[in-house]
Amino acid sequence: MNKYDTLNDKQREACFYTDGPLLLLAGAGSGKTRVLTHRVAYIIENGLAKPWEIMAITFTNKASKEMAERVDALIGTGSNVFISTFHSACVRFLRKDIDKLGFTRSFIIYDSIDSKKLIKDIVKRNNLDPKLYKEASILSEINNAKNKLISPDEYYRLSATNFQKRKTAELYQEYQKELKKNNALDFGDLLYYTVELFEKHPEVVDYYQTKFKYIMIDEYQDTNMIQFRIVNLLAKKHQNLCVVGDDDQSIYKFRGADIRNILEFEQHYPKAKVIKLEQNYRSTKTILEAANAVIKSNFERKQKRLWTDNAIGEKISFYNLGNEKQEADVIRDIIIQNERNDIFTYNEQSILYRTNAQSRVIEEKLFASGIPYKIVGGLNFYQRKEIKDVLAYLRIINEDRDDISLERIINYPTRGIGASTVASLKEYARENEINLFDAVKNAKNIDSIKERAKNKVYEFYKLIKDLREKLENLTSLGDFTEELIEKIDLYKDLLKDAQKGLEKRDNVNELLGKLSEYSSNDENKTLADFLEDIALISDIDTYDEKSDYVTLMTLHSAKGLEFPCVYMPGMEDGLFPSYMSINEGDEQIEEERRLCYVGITRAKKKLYISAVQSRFLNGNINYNPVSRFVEEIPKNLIEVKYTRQKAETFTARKKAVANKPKPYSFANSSNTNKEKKVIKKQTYQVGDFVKHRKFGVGEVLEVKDAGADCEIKVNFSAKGIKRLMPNLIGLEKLDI
DNA sequence: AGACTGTGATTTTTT
DNA sequence: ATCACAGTCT
Repeated sequence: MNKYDTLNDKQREACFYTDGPLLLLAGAGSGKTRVLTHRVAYIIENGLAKPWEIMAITFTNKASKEMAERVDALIGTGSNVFISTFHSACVRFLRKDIDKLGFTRSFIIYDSIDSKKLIKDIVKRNNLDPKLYKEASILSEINNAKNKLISPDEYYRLSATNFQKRKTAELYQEYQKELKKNNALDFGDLLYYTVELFEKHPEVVDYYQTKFKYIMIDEYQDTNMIQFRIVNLLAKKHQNLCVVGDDDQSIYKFRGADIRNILEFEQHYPKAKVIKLEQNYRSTKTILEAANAVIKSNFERKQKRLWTDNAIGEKISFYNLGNEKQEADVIRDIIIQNERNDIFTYNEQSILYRTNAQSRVIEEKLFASGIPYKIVGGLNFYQRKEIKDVLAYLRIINEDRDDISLERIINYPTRGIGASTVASLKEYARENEINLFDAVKNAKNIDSIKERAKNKVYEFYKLIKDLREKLENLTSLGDFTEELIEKIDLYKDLLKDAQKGLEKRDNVNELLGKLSEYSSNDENKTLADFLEDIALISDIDTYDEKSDYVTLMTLHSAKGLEFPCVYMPGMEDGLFPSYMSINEGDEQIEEERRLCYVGITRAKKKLYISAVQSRFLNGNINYNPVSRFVEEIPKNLIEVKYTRQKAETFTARKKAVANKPKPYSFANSSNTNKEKKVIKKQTYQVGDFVKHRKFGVGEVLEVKDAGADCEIKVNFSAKGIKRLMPNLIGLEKLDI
């Protein structure tokens, strides 16, 4: 028995087909990662290629890491297979040869926040109306252009007819010029310049074409045009290109993903072998059937039908509730029930929603009940202001051409370098075509800056210089940054914010921890390495399935993951599918439907879906019908657990909401209810002491009697003031 | 410089 | 509802 025997026939066929292009249509949960890793192992073991002659592209850094681990596990040692995301791969190509394009190999990477700042600056500088030229839309326009390999000059040529387009073209030109001056690349540039490098320098692309005998691309349905181009260039010589994907899971069109890449693969590679993996190993029959039923309504797709040998499993539970708070209550209660009754641990349960905004209410409820949870997404850790500020210092210390970072910190925390001084510095830099840091260095020569300010600028310059020297003598990045933070007295500034100050400080501390860990893991890693590593990190990369918490994330982030138990709240037309897509026609709706398909197929054993009658969103109340996607699931697969009173008229509904929908209650459902009742007898008074399993001991400050769910406010000595629902969390009352 | 206030924009998903 | 930003006041 060898490792390949554990694969099914189709999987094995894909694994052993190593001669020429291969399109692997792998449905959700069909074991595509298994196939990919085994295929790599097979190629190596049979001497078809050395590990470093194989390139595998995954969608996230996390997937890369996982794949590398699994390959290593299969063939023994550290295998040196080139596994990375598109963006990281491009960074590696460019670090080696970007000097051929006029950049320095130590280029830095701008994230979208940096990019937007730069664009905003350029718009302002050109006296354009910021309302007409919003940085976000300009950036997305530029990114779209880059994804289509349209250069600034070409964009300019194409823009002749339209004044605003022409201005945008000029902004694009200036933006690229500015990036170059900063020795910086944005996300789009990483791909764009890679193509440019490959096309202008045949010897470079030839090197990689020869080197990579086998290329595998995961999540191929979400590649865009420029990625397609890179893949083609790399695979040209050996043609051993294996792409894996599922057209039904293409959900990144808004980012330029082109579903035609997978639908038309056979046209691009006429000799391509096509293998379909249709056996699902992940979900119950019920869940899979529901997913199939939903996706069936899409027209533009490859014909296939997933099946499974797994058990029928439980029905999908559907809750139709009054409002989003009740929805969050229900989800919280089920999570607790599942955990207490040893059905699912916390980390086996995940809440997947359409929009990040939905996480808020649910988070509040989970928090109040002391359920451990983690939210993936929203804003990335490294994009938080306080983190970006510290990073800006590190970036300037690392590379002083980084104007955007310099502007971030030149007067933060405030040090008497006011707006007019900064303006003078910037103007001087522009006139002399130098970087802002050089202007800082030469501040004494700038007449428009007052003497007092000049001194301040000099002090700042010296601060950076001192820190840079210090860095050379210090081994640990963590220690260094700690000293940096002390020197600029950052915490003092953070703690000025009464509400979020502590949280911000904690975040900065977390960053310090990451830095220490980073340099202690590998002493040779430099600050530059760290900055590069974090530049391409996404939130999902830090998701850790080992710790025991409930995970909350968007459906997009959930791609590639699986959970025994999945909750999909907010199944309402207008939210999911979003009203944006409803108005924009079938193509958009089909994309939303695929997203729904992705969500359903994340679940292994149990799926809970819910919709609400009225949802408070973006400042007003929305009344939406139950999502069409729910209607597409055959009724026999769904168990309606709770439903509102029969359908009301619109005005009646409005009235009902005005009178506040009564809180939900499951009169006869669960055994937690019994438990609840027992606990409910416990009453609390101001001044009582209580013990919480996570927060420790605290004093009750306030008791709010909200009917069945009494809510108390507790001051925990260790964790500060929290609001809790004592009936749900098994709070222990202490006799003191 | 920093705190405070009002206004207007945002509101789908993100490597 | 929430946030960012500009303008105003101390």
